[in-house]
Amino acid sequence: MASGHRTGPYLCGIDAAMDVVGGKWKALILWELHNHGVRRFGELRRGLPGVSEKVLIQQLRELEEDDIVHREVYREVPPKVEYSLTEHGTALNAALEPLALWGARRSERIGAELIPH
Amino acid sequence: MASGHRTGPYLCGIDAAMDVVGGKWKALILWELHNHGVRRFGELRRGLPGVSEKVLIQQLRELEEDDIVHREVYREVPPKVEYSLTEHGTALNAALEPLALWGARRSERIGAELIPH
DNA sequence: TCCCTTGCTTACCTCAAGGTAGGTACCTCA
DNA sequence: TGAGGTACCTACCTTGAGGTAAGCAAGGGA
Repeated sequence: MASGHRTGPYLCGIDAAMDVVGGKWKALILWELHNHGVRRFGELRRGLPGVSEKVLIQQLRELEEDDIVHREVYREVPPKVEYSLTEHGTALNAALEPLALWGARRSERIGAELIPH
Repeated sequence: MASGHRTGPYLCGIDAAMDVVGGKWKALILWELHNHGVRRFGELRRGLPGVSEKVLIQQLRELEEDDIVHREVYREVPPKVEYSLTEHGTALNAALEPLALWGARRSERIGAELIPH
């Protein structure tokens, strides 16, 4: 338990997908890893303005549990940890791309600010 | 204000899309409307086991504000209100389909229960 | 000797999304 | 007369996701 997941059956595929990618920063983490391939913890933190360390770690752990991201620890001092997408993570990201496109077009349509990456 | 939206710029397209479809039941509402074309309020309620009337109305209003669903009121007694997808709602739903597929495959992979529709 | 670095952990707190429970108007049917 | 159905509204409360701030290990550099 305490794995941050819903209880009970899913109502449909979107329901199940949202259970994985629904955290406030998770989709952005995927995006960041997709764009850079491999990222250290601190790099991710700096790449996601506004996220706190606690929450970032929390969501990374949950994504790791769900086999979406891979965590590679280098036993050095100071410590070095690298995060990357797994096979499933890559597939998830691909599945998110049409949604990202729709979102980008929408923010353009309504004139919302959209920070370029 | 009080329109249930984030403040500040979006970090990317997914961020913007999640702001629209991120409510607990919103994606399921879209799914339901996509599958049935047009649904009355009570039909939606019965189709989304567990949702409360208050929250369902809330999310429908927000989706209406965002031009995702259309609300048609028939001035009869007893009242009759029909909800359907707008053009943008249809596009959003199409953008969600790869994600739905991924979610369905994932719940199959991990052996999660998935209620058939 | 002290501070700096990185990648965490822990305790505590806030706030808003969501849930619960009641009420409303209006008409129909029994 | 009154129960039932529809599509809401309103006040209140709970819960948990997320935010804040502090501490820690272990070595390197000044």
